[in-house]
Amino acid sequence: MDCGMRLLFIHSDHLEFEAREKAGPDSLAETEGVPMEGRMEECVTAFISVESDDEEDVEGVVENALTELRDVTGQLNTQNVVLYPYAHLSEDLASPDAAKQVMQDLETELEAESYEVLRAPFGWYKSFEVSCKGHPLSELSRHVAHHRDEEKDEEELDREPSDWKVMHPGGETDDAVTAKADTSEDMQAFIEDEVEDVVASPGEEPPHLQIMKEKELVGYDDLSDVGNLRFYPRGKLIRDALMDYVNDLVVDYGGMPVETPIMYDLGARCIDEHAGKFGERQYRFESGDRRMMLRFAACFGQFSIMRDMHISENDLPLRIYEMSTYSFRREQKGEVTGLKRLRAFTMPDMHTATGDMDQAREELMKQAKLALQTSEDLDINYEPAIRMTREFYEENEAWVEEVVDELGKSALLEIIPERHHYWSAKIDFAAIDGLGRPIENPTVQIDVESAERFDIEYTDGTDQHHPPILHYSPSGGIERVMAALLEQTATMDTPQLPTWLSPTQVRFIPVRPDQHTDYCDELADDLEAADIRVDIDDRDESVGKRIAGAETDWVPYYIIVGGDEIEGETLGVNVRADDEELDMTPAELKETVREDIADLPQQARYLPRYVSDHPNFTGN
RNA sequence: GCCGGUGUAGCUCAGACUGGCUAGAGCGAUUCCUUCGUAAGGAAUAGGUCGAGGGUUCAAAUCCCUCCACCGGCUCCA
Repeated sequence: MDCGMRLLFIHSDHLEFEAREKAGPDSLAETEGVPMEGRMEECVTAFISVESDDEEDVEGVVENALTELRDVTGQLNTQNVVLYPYAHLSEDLASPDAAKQVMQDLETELEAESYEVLRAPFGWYKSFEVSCKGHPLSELSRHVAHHRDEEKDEEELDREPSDWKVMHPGGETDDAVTAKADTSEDMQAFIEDEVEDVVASPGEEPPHLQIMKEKELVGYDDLSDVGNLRFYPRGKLIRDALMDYVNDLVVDYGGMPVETPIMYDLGARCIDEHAGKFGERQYRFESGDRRMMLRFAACFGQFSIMRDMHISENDLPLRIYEMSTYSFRREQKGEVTGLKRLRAFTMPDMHTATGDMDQAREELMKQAKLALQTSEDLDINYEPAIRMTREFYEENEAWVEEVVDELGKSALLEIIPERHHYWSAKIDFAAIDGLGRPIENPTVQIDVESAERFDIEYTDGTDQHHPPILHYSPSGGIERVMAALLEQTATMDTPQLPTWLSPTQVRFIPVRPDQHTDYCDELADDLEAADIRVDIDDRDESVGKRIAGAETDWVPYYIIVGGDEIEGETLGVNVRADDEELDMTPAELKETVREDIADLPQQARYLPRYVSDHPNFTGN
């Protein structure tokens, strides 16, 4: 959000004002210590509004405003300043008392620095005349946040750097940079990015951006906000298949699906406090006279369910799950890219209430292993990072070793000197994109604060307890999974998606559409009965051109069908994955495709059976 | 959010520095011809508020200002 004191500077030949009548109750208007009229020559006039959030730190905002004033007067080479309260600059005014205080403090401070100051009274309708010099710097506006810069620096300095290690299965542990050479290529890239602050392939655009456009998967929409995407049928199919996959996985594990609201009332203390931890990265809006926010994950709704439940010890671990379409994070504009970083995205989100830290650790381990299962099913390599406070690490070192053993691969350890988030330990998994940069996907964390904040309790029959709660996303955001999948294709000799995610799984190309399409239809009917997505390229184009089309559409299996096939027993099946043509009977083809899909979810086709009926969504 | 780059036909791009004929090309689309056996057959036609708004000028896609979007870097990623 765009908050904080607003300043409009006018470099003036002169400024003159006169108070006319009080702009509110008597108590509001300033009458002492300020002139009711005044004039100053050759000055900088500062029109000022103090914003409501400045009240949190009046001294801070005064200090920062002074910095701006020194800067501006320095540039304009003048020591004459008019301080002019100007409420109309504001979006959300501070209380009059706070505003008056700020104005008075500014005057005092400036005078102490031997400025000539003229201050106009607060709380009056005033007539004024200003003569702007009109040179390029004569009109300047500034926003001032209430956090003091030094304070911010101090806070950051206070945060001692993390300690980075790599732990191998078996428990061997080294400093991360030292261990780098002995790790996989992806882990090396991960360490360089996380620990050494190296930007991989600087200046390059991640390959998935082009692919998502070229393949008519996903696009931008000018009519929405930045980072809110639209999905064309092919992209929508991939997205839906991934969501089904994750839903099945989590429900099978024991997550109980729910659906909760996407907006929450900031008037509720628990919401306001929790939301406050995310600073300005929220969509906020007013609905009637309530201040609302859009959720950034499913935490609020699920915590709210848990709060209202009567949870018995026997219900634990209690796992509540939701595919949060959508979650919203108002990321800074410059941070939003493609499918990797969005303002509206879909996150599978499960919260698990556990009985105690022992059970929390046990669950964390299981859920982390389940996340690695997605790595296998989706064919995306993930590198794990275990992040925890020093305290947690020292108390649980043996357990951390056990986790790394269970995961069966080396993990990056981040040891954080002090807890400054709601979690004390978390594991996340990063895919490495085509440029060598991490995409953080699955994550599971132990939350040690929220149960108390949201008043979540379970009973052991006699006593009430606050459960440690795990936050879990088994796959990470669906869009990020798509990003990782597409990035992966960019490194392949024959770029392709897994069969179960291919919008078209089998394509028939009739040599002469007018003569051979009927037979293709028969073949297609048969495959469709086995839930395979088939289409027929019946366009009146050369065979060569339609083959090219099947290749650029990344169709895993395509078959030219002419007289030979109609008369013969077998089909010449082009298998893109192996880059070869195999003779198969229709039954063998069906079996081969079904084997690829195995028990992964399968949607029906989203585009018409005949390629001649496929509309162009983006013009490619 | 800050700094830099980019924005021209549905898509990919030329033209911009140095203002000046009717803003071009390839792909795609439409129509016609071709009836084709493993990566793009031929021809014709249509298609443009040159990102939006303002300004300078006799004249602006081209120069200036503001805004928007995309890309990169910073920051950020609970």
